[in-house]
Amino acid sequence: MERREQILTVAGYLFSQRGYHATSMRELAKHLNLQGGSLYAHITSKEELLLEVVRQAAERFLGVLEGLKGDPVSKLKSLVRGHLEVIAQELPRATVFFHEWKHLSPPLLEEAKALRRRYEEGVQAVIREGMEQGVFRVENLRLATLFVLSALNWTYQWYRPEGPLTLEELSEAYATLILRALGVEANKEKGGENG
Amino acid sequence: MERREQILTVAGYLFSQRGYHATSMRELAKHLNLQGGSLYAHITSKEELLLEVVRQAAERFLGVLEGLKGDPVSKLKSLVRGHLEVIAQELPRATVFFHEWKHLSPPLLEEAKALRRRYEEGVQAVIREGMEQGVFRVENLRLATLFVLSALNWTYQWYRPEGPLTLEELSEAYATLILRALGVEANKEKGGENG
DNA sequence: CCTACCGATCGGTAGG
DNA sequence: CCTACCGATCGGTAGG
Repeated sequence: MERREQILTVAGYLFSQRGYHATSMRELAKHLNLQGGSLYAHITSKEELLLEVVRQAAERFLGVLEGLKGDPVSKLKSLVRGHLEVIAQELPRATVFFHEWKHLSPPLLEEAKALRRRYEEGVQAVIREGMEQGVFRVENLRLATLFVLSALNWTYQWYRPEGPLTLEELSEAYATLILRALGVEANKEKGGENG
Repeated sequence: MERREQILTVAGYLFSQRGYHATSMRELAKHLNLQGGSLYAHITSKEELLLEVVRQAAERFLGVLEGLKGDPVSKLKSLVRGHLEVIAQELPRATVFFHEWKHLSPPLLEEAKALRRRYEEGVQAVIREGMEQGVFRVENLRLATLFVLSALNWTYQWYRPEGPLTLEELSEAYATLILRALGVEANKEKGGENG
């Protein structure tokens, strides 16, 4: 069981780096000091590995949704922070979650899609609540959601926790940008001087 | 020369749909009613095909930067519109430009990276100009640029020109959201009633 | 542009 | 977890 976890971690890493199809099972085995065929004592197929990595990432992202509390502004701030935290802590899995899931074939593909949809709906629920309470000033809920998801989802492409930007700085700045886009003035909360 | 163009179009389509490594040359050939080996009368390698598709997409995106005129707000609106227009008109190539370029190996990879960097710098230049003129109220130029690029770059994942949203509607709404994020009030220009 | 082929590598299995 | 192997398929080439 522990060995399987190792395999999943390395698989997530390789899939995120080279892509699912460009990663061979022998390559994966080599990273684990195994022979190619030996992997199949622990797993049943390459595709199962991919789905499992997607599941692990989804669990983290969906966990973010569960931790949201308070008013819509607080929820959105926590959402931004949580999303970026998952990316910082689980970059390979997050990358697979956003990119490589497409290479699953129909039966498994549906599960991956459903997991992604659940996350997107969670984000949409936060924005809807803000709209209904008149806190967010947006005309089109679906479009606003896609905008926020776009801003968040692309971050795994460029954010590196070891880079110049700390997680705190990035979360703060990103939340401000997103809240402004949603029509919330920055200094309604704790203040902040800009302009 | 015309045949080569056909090959590039179909290759872009297949690479965007299944991914570079999951697309075989025989599959590509079949879509063109050719035998696998016959492709090599027109091209030299699979990787060259990928780079060429990336180049074609880059040409379109860089073309958007050249058409920008007027004040920073106008430039940003044109940029958003242009970016989304390329996606609407060239979805397969745009997808390859954003996704599949990573599978190029070092010598060609550098060219792809340079093309992407040029586009990102063009976007950054617009935001810098707006900052310097005091039109955009943002604290961190690089971060604001990454935010805008994130919002734009992810759109190819979900926007479909045949969907419920016209290009005009999407461009308008997206420009408003982005400008607000950058601290520009929506009704400084032609007006617009929300809230 | 086709036929026929190359060596290499693929995911996965049998049997231990 | 290893050795040895399976059939299938890969990108690419020779020769016409």
